[in-house]
Amino acid sequence: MAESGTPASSDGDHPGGDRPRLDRQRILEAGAVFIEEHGVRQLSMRRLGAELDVEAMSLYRYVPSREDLLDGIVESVVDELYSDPEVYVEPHHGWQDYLLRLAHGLRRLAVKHPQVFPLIATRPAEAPWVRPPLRSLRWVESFLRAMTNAGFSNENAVEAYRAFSSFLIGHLLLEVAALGADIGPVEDTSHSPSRQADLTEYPLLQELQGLLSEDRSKHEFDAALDALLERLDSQLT
Amino acid sequence: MAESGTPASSDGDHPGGDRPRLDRQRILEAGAVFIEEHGVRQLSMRRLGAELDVEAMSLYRYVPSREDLLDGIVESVVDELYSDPEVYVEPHHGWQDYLLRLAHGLRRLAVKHPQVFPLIATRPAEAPWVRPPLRSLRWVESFLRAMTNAGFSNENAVEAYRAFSSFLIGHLLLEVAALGADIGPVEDTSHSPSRQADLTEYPLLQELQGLLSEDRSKHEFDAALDALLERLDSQLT
DNA sequence: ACCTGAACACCGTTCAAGT
DNA sequence: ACCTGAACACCGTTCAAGT
Repeated sequence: MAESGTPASSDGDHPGGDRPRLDRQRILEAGAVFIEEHGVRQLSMRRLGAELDVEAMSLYRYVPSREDLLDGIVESVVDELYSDPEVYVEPHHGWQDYLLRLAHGLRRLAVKHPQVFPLIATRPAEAPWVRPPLRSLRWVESFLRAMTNAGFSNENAVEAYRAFSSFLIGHLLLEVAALGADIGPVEDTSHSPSRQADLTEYPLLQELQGLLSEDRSKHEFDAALDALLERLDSQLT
Repeated sequence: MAESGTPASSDGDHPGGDRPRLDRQRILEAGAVFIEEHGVRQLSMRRLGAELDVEAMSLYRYVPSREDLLDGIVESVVDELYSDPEVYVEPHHGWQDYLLRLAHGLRRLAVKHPQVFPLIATRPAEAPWVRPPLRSLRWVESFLRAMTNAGFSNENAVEAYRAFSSFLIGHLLLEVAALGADIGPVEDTSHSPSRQADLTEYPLLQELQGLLSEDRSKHEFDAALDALLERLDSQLT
C-alpha cells in the first residue's frame, strides 16, 4: 500500500532509498561515482539511469548526450581543485611555491579519482591551447599570470605552461595506470594482463622484476617536478 | 556475367577491387588505417568488415574480440619501431645516443599515427611494470641493458626507465592531441571545441593567444629530452 | 576451411504520450 | 514540468548453416 499510487511524502516511497529528484549536478556526481566503481566503459545512459532510479531517457533533460555527460563529469571533478585549500591560495610565496602546490593538488585529484583522471587527461579541451590537466581558461590565466608576475617573459611563461602540462600528464597518467585504472577503453578483468609474463628470454627483466614492481611514484613525481622547476628557474635570468 | 557465380580467377571479381582473402595481419593493418581516417570511436566490427568486403562475423575467425583487435592494432603499429633504421641499431654510441634515437623514433611513430598513438599510450600492457609507450618486454630489456651497461645501478636504470616513459607519454600525447587527434573516446566534429572561446574575462590569455597557438612541439620535446638526459647523467657519478 | 544469416542482448537517442 | 514507453538505427558476439 505504501508502495504505490499517491504522491504523498517525499521520502520512503522506494525500499532502496528515496529519490531526491533529478538535476544536472546530481547526475554528474553519480556518473563520477559510477566510473570510479565500474570504469568508463561500463557507463551507459541506461545503467546510470538505473543508478538514479530513473529511466535513461530522463537524463536527456539535463544532459544533451553521453559525450556531454562525460565532459560534465570531468568538469565537475576538476572543479574540486578550487576547493582544495592547499592549492587555491593567492601565489604570494613565489612562482615555485605556486607550481608545487598546483602540481600536488592535481596529483591528489588523480589519486582520488584514478578512473576519471584519464578522461581529464584525454578529453578535448575548451580551446586547442588549453592543455590538460589544467582544463579551464581560468587556471591557465592564473598560471600565466603567476609566471609573468614572477618575471618570466611571455614566451617563457607559455613554454613553462606547456612543460608543466606535459610533466603532469605523463606522470599522473602512468601513476593511475599503475594503480590499476584502465586508462583506455578497456575493462575486462578476465583479460590479458592477469597472466604472469614469461621472462625466460629476458634475464635482466627477471633480475630486476622486484625493482620494477616497486611503487616509487611519489618520489619520482617529486624528483621530476623539482628538476622541472630548476629548469624553468634557469630561464629566468 | 563476369560478376557472379564461378570462382574462376582470383581477381576482377568485384568491381571495387579484389579481395585477397582475410588474415590477421591484413585485418590489423586495415584497422590501423581505418582509425587514422575516422578515429577509434568509429571503428566497429561491422564497419571494418565492410572495409574488407566481408561480414563482421568473419573477423572473429582471426580476432577474438574488438578489444583484442585494438590490442593487435597497437602492437602492429608499435612494431614499426623495429624496422626504423634510425632506432634499431646496437647502442654503440653510448646510452645518451640510444635514448635520443629511441625517443625520436617514438616521436616519429606518434606523428605518423596520431590517432593510434593515444591507444599505444593508454591500453594496459603485457605486465603492470611495462609502461607505455615502450610496450614490449623486449624493448624494456633492451633499455635496461643499455643503462646498466653504461654504469647505472639497477635502481637508477629502473628509475631512468620510468622517467623516460613519463616524459614520452606526456609530450607525445599532448603533441598528437594538439594535432587534432581525439585522444579520448570522442569524435564529433560538430562538437564543442569548434567555437571560439570568449576571452574577455582573461586579459592575459587574450594577449598571449598568439603565442599559445604557436606550435613549438619539436623544440619543447628536444629541450625537455635534453634536460632529462642531463638529469639522468648526474645520477651516474 | 572459410564465410554468412539470423538471432540475442545490449547501446544512444528521439518523440509522442502520460501524469 | 518532469518522466516514460515504444521505436529506430545501430552495436558486439554466438552459432548453426551454407559453400
